[in-house]
Amino acid sequence: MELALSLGDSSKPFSFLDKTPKLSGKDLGFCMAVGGGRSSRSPEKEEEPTPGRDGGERRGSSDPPVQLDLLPFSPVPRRQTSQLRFPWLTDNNEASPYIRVIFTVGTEPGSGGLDVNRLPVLAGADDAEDGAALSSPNSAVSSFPMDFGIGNGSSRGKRDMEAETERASSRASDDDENGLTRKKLRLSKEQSAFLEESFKEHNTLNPKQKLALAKQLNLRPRQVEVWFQNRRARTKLKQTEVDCEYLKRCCETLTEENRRLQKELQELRALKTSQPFYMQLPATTLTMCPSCERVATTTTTSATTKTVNTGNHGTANGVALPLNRPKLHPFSALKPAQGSQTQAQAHQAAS
DNA sequence: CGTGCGATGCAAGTTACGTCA
DNA sequence: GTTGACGTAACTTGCATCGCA
Repeated sequence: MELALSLGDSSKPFSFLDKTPKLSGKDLGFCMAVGGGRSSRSPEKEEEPTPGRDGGERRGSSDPPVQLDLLPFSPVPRRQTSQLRFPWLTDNNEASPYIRVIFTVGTEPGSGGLDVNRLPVLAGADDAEDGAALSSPNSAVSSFPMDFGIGNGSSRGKRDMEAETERASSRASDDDENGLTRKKLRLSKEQSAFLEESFKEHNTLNPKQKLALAKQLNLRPRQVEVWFQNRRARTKLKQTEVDCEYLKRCCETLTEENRRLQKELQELRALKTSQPFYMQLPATTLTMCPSCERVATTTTTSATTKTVNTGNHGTANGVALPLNRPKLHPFSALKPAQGSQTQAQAHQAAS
């Protein structure tokens, strides 16, 4: 398998890139072709070696590793993160990119100043690597002062260790920084719309797509990843609400139907007690499709069933609930029973 | 071949921030 | 200016899976 993915030219990883020229206008010059080998866990995942969080190729493949110049994860050593810890606490009067970020927190992107959701443009940093390293995953851009240059912990152990270190340093910094633990920054409308379009195409991302999106949106890959995770959660939540509502309606319908049937049963028992003769005649029932609420008239004998369906489509979930069965009139059921078509068959035929 | 381990991704749940009425 | 509700970005935890030694 070979996957070609590029940004900044006609062959784009996401078709919707064409729809958003202003976002895709950056000449990213990113192009790659990867050979796949291993079977993927998820059918949506690409069959390709993927860069690990530590920047190396993940899960060795028989194919030569793909060299990507796009946002390779280069975790910043801890000693470096500590150096970057409070960059605004510098003696240098010249504002650093971090200080500019701090000044523009909460401002509307594009309203002047630096977009807080975008990687700081560092002098001499001509690829996203530096920006990602300095800001990933918990950078001053989005999560200062708690997060600096962790560089996406490559394992749970590392993640835990780093998180604990961060918590510790964060607690320490809290004492010093009046509880500035983490800043949540809203994505711009353009970024959200872009991610939304991407989500419509595929609700999961392989690492390449994640990197491409991050590059495209000037976000950190971690932010893209989190956005997709949260988006999937929201989708599932909404679907759950819809399902719940549907089941609730079903429950109400069945409860009402049960009530009717109980009432009818009582009436039939009373009728049987008073006029046992009529009960030997074939019964006529009306069956209502729960979805279309059209009525099918059914004449029943001991062995056959004839149905005259006034509906025009199939039953919901293949089930026709008997509804509003009329009170039995002694002479209304005198029609001769014909045919052996079941209600379901009749309903289906009518559809 | 089976096993342990590390790496990775994701779901579920939680926390905390930004916005708005 | 304050407050509570709400949406959501970011985080934590647990689990499943994969590749490798």
